[in-house]
Amino acid sequence: MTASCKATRIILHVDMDHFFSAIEEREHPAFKGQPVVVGADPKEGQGRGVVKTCNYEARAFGIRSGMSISEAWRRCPTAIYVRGDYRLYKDVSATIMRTLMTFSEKFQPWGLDEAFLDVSSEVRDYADATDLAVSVKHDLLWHVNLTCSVGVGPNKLVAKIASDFQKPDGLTVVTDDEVERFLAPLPVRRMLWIGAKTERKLKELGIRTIGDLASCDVAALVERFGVMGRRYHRWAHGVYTSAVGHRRRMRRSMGHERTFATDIVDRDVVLTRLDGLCERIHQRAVKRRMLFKTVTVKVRFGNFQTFTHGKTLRLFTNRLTDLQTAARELVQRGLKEPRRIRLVGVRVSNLRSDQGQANLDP
DNA sequence: TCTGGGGTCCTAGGACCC
DNA sequence: TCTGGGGTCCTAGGACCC
Repeated sequence: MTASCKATRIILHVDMDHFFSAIEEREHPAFKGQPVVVGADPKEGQGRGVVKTCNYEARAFGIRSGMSISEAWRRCPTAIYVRGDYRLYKDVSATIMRTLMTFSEKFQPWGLDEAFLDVSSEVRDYADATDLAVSVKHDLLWHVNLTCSVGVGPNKLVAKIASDFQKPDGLTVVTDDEVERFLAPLPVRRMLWIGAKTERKLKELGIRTIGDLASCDVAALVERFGVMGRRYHRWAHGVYTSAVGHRRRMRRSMGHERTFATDIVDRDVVLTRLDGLCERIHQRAVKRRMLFKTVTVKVRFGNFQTFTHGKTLRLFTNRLTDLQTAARELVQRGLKEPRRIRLVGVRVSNLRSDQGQANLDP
């Protein structure tokens, strides 16, 4: 037991297994063993939405989350398709988070079904941390009757990648000494913040694995990716300093968007939908006692071309008419000539708590 | 086979002020 | 009258997360 040993952190990342479909299986025992897909209505292969989650039986048919629901239907028309009960999912999530909080004060939710725990103060070493991870899995099974996969590592990045390493119902521990060896063979896509686009750009540079990224010249990465290049390089070596924190950061924006069941040409239909989206945002703003100053609309055309237009108002406001007037004005810019419209959305940002001083700010 | 909806952060150019 | 540079805000778009 040395001083340097005490200085290192030990982080857990907990990731519920195929969360939505697992809850559906739990609620409907008859679903067990059958492919279950949570997402949009497949409409016999004509549906427009996507798969949100599916269980492992559905994955055996090649179905993945994010896939279009009609593609999923084509791969497995006999699967059980459900729209999902998000109120229930949120309730289950709350129970999960309450359970996890009992293991450490340093706790950070990451979406509905994932969380980080900094257990450095709760355990002496990785062996202890492994025992604790087993207790976490046990407690979650007891409280919500669902399985999860846990990653244990010296920081959030490594813990997150580790939790993804063995699924479902997995437990992967990566100690400080093992970090670089663990990361090196993994494809860059496994890295947090490296998505499909960045993966493609890295491939053009001959970089496929995290090990390739780690051994790459930093200057070359900076030239290609700017400040992010330096970060990618550090992360590839397993260096990630972001702390586990549940600092309740002020919300930055609030919005709604809707894809039409079929593409729309009639602008009145679009404007009516826009008004409805504004009403929902307005209700949320009033309920949360928030004022906003910037309004942004989004329009996606039938060919998926998308534009956004925004404007910052003169005053902070939470009045519905201000929102609807601004949104209508902004959206008209994109509707000069008739085109097929797939989606319309509104978002407010530049938020401030109202604290009894509405419409005062210059 | 087309591609949801809720968000956050970053970049880059232009306007404007000192 | 011309010129530079730093800082901040606004806008549009892109990439990423679950």
